[in-house]
Amino acid sequence: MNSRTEASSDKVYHQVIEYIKELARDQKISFGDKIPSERHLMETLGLSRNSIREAIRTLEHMGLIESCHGKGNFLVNHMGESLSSVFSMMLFMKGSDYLEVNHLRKAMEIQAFHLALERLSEGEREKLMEIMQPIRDTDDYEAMMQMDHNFHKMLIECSGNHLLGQLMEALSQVCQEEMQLILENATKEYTEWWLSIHQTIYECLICGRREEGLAAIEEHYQWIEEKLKKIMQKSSAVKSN
Amino acid sequence: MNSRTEASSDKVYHQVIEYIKELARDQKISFGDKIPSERHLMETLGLSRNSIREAIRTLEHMGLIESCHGKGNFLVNHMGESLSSVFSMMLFMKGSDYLEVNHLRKAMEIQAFHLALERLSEGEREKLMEIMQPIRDTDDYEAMMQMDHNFHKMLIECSGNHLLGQLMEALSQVCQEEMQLILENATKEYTEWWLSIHQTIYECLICGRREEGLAAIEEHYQWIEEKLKKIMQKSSAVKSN
DNA sequence: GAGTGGTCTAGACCACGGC
DNA sequence: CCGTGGTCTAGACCACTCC
Repeated sequence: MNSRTEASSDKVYHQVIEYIKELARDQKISFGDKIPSERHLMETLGLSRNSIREAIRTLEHMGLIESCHGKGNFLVNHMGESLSSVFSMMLFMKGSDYLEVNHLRKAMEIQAFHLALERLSEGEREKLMEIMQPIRDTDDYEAMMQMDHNFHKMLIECSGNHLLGQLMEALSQVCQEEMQLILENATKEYTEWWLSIHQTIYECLICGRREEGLAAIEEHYQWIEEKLKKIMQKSSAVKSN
Repeated sequence: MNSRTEASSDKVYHQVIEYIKELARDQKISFGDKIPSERHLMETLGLSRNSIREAIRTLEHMGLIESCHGKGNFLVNHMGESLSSVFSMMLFMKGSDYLEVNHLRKAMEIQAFHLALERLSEGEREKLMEIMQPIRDTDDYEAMMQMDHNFHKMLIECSGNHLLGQLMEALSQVCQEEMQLILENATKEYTEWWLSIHQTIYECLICGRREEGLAAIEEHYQWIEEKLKKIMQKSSAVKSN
């Protein structure tokens, strides 16, 4: 009854993880489905509820499971959110900063632009156009942030690379507050410039003007970098007071 | 005694997480230090050992804590490994593939190259040189992989961007097996070409030849991409048999 | 041997969701 | 009302580390 004696590899809850992964691999359950209840897994695997729950906590943080109180545990695909929790922890522990995030985002967006140029479909063209329309009529910063987010997300989607998509989504979440700081203090002048940059990127993508598009992306992130530096100066000045 | 009544935000183990983060933020403990034992945390926070352990499991998978049997739980900085577990899960669940990983790695390495060009220090120059020396005398693929890994890691380090470093490390771990498949089947001819590419990247970095270096990186990843495609064809052929 | 993590026991009560 | 997750109780034994 006690499976400690036949422990496969260190911690017992790995058994649970393997079991769930097995179920998933063999298509016995797929995304959105409920996995067996905790009390059920106890019996099936001959483990205590504690161990089951520790395993589920682990899987939850890998983005594979979502616990719903009163309903059950469900197989999901939230790995993006899982990434963002790690990133925000890195930032919290000063293992990185927003400038570094910005560099990474630029790198990914450039790559996405290259990929998108090579495989942009008609449907994506139209979707991009839809997204660009409201951008032009935007003036309050909240709407601006939303539009900006949609635009960049769509650009990444056009690359067809899901990994880039998930990563970028995670990074966006992590630096949402910083972006807000930047945009809410932007003057009207900046706002217009900001919009025009997006317009340029959009047109270049549609028309296949590679170099010009890359330059616009570069300029976009360069601008953010400068703003970030100002914010960081301010906050360090506050600290030293 | 029972703190369920004053639950701050959903799950109780968030209290533990906040508590540990607080300790870390206030410099009461720093990386490498032992955190209070589980039985101790029980009393301090008025929670059961189950909840404490679930919290620790979560923090462990965020890369902030490492559990050592018989010694204690320690504050560490393993967020890179935490990332890699999420990526490998993504690959396992077919949320991505090695081609996508390769694209991401290329994007990051290009960015790292740009950054490195602008801030390469004398110490880093020397370290790069040290790494390059054994590369030239390498012929068995295991050593080759090791050298390759060191070289790319060093390149990223030269960018000064820790985020890139951690991410790249995580991705390297994830696709180690694939790289092995690629390299162990490489012919002598390829091996020499492979080495020369690294040599080129190295020289361009040292001498500030930006365009040429980027082209070499591009070629490097292009080569990997082709090899990956071949491998994927093979494995899908095996499946259909 | 003392301290600590890993795991189990055999229950219990609460809160939530669905029928 | 029942099933389920969230949490607690009040212990227990094992394996490991360090002294």
